[in-house]
Amino acid sequence: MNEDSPAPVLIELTASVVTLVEETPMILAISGPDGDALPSGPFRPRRHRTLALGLKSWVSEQTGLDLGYVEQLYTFGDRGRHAHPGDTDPHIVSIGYLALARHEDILDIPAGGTLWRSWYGFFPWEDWREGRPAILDAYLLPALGSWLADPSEPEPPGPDLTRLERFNLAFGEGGSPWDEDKVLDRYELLYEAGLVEEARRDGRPAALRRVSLPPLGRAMFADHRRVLATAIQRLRGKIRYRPVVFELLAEEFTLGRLQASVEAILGRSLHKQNFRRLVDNTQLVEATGAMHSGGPGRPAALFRFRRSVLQERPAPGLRLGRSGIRDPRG
Amino acid sequence: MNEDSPAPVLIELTASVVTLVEETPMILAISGPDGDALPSGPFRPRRHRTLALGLKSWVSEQTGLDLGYVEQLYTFGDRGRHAHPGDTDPHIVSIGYLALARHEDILDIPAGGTLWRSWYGFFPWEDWREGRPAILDAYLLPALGSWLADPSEPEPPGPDLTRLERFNLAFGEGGSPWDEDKVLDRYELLYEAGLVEEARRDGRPAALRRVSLPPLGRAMFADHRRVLATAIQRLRGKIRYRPVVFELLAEEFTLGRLQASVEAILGRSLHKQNFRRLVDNTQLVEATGAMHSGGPGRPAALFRFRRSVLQERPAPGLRLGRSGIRDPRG
DNA sequence: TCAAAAGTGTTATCCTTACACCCATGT
DNA sequence: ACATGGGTGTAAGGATAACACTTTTGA
Repeated sequence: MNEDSPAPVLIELTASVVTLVEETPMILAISGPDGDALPSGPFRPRRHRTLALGLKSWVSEQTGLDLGYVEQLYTFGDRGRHAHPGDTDPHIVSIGYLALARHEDILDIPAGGTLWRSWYGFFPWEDWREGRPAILDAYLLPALGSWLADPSEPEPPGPDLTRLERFNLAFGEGGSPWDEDKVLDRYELLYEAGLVEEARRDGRPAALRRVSLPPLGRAMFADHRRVLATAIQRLRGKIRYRPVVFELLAEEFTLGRLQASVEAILGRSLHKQNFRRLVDNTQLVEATGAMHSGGPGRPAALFRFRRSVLQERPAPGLRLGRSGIRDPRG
Repeated sequence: MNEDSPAPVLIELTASVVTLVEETPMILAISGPDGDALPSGPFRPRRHRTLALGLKSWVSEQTGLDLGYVEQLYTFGDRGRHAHPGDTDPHIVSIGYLALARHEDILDIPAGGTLWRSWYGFFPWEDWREGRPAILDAYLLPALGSWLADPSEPEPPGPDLTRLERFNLAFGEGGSPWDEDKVLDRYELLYEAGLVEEARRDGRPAALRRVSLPPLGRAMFADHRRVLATAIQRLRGKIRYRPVVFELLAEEFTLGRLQASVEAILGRSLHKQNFRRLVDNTQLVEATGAMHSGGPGRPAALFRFRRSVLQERPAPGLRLGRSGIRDPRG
């Protein structure tokens, strides 16, 4: 077969199905020998009318869950990131998706090796709700520092950012603020530096390491952790200009619950009073009149999503600034 | 061949290459019998190491242009939008890309059927710089109105938006403001309604039409106009939080030129004084000290992009509001 | 009575938007 | 002189972000 012939390409559809359980963003996973996998399967053009339908059908088949909100993320085509060791032929192109599900719609927890896992188990450095994660200074930044200092690593030519610049931007070093949105950038740097298990599995040279590292987050099958990083990044960005949080909440909710949900997704704590004012200004919700009691503390008014904001504002979301945390240690 | 077998899928890579000539956003096109085409070709996994490299190689081969900035947009997989009439087998999945090029880097205009065309030739309803485009009220909205009123058209089930809601959102009707970013939404509605030539060519039932329509914008080969709509949408959105305009400008430029470029992309006029203040606040540019004279009017100070904003702010773009034009006729 | 969560009020600051106006050049 | 684009100043309104503080429940 000549290299110009239209070689067969397999398209793999992979879903990051997100739900919220209390204050934890959860991911639908299928546990296996190579670590957890996301629900996924090849696109079958004869059977699946569209890519999204193909994805839904795989998720339904593998986990019993029927998806509502589904959004395409990105198509990854680089060789060598899809290592079932051995069969790199035919070439696999992988399309990642984000799906959102309401917890109470899926109480019938899926069976057969499927389970829900906190996404922060895969990305422990992304949860800043209790302050700066310890893993950053203890392991992650020192290890990346060695990689940056390694003169044998190649620098990109031309006007592209250097490794150091990319590192500073992604991890909020060198005067840059930590930007909670840059989830994929951080994961990709860790992969390039050979610091995540997937990189070793894909046969990349392990970075020189002066300290022995614990695993940096739970590894996943094939390129699934990359897809998940993309999903988190998209969700964190999108919450600012689209009312996506409400896809994860019950019909009625308290403002406290709404805030906790947003914090869970962003991985950062928000100022309570200002959050309420923000929600007020954006007119995203309306009071139902009912109250919620039962928990500790004062009963809270219940709210629902005001669907009509969609018609009123071009970008209806929670206009949160980015965290902009500058060197919170110094 | 059974429907569960991994049927061969061809991946088509398609590029929307944008440049600015004076105040016109231009698209690199290849003229052909079925209308203009974008540079494109199949992904050859044996030859192309990544999808983006495959794309660059096709563009270079077909137009002689070597791309710099390239960004993946979306992967389209629905059947029937890629009509080379007849050969719908093998199935084609199409990945769209946005590429940006500086005009002065490409003065050697490409040869062999390739040419630059204003993107507003393909989407005349998207240029609001001289006020509301006449084609909207003259043809486009009335025709969409008939389609909406047609009871034989199917409505989506469940919580999805109705056709009328989507129409209102996309075209700024029914109390919604016109949102310049919703370029793809508008094109897709026109396609669904059978009002663009591509829809007829793909064999969709022509919408009932009480008036005979002129062509609504220049049609393109296969699904290329959809890819282009996606590219414009992405660029209009991204200009707000990433310094992408500077990929289209010369090293040094006046503030007037910068404003005209942004206006060209957004398809909307901006307030001069406030634009300058905005640019000032964002600290995106710095004065070079040099002046530009020669044209009519007072000589202008020259500026350059301040590359270091990248390190300072998480989302360095021109924080323009959306137009939010409400019912500008009433 | 106390912890826990809900909810109100105030203030300084910044950004947005709008307005009016002056400046330097080529023709 | 005047048209053309460049450039400055001022002020109202709204959003942001930081305070401190009261209210209502369950245990």
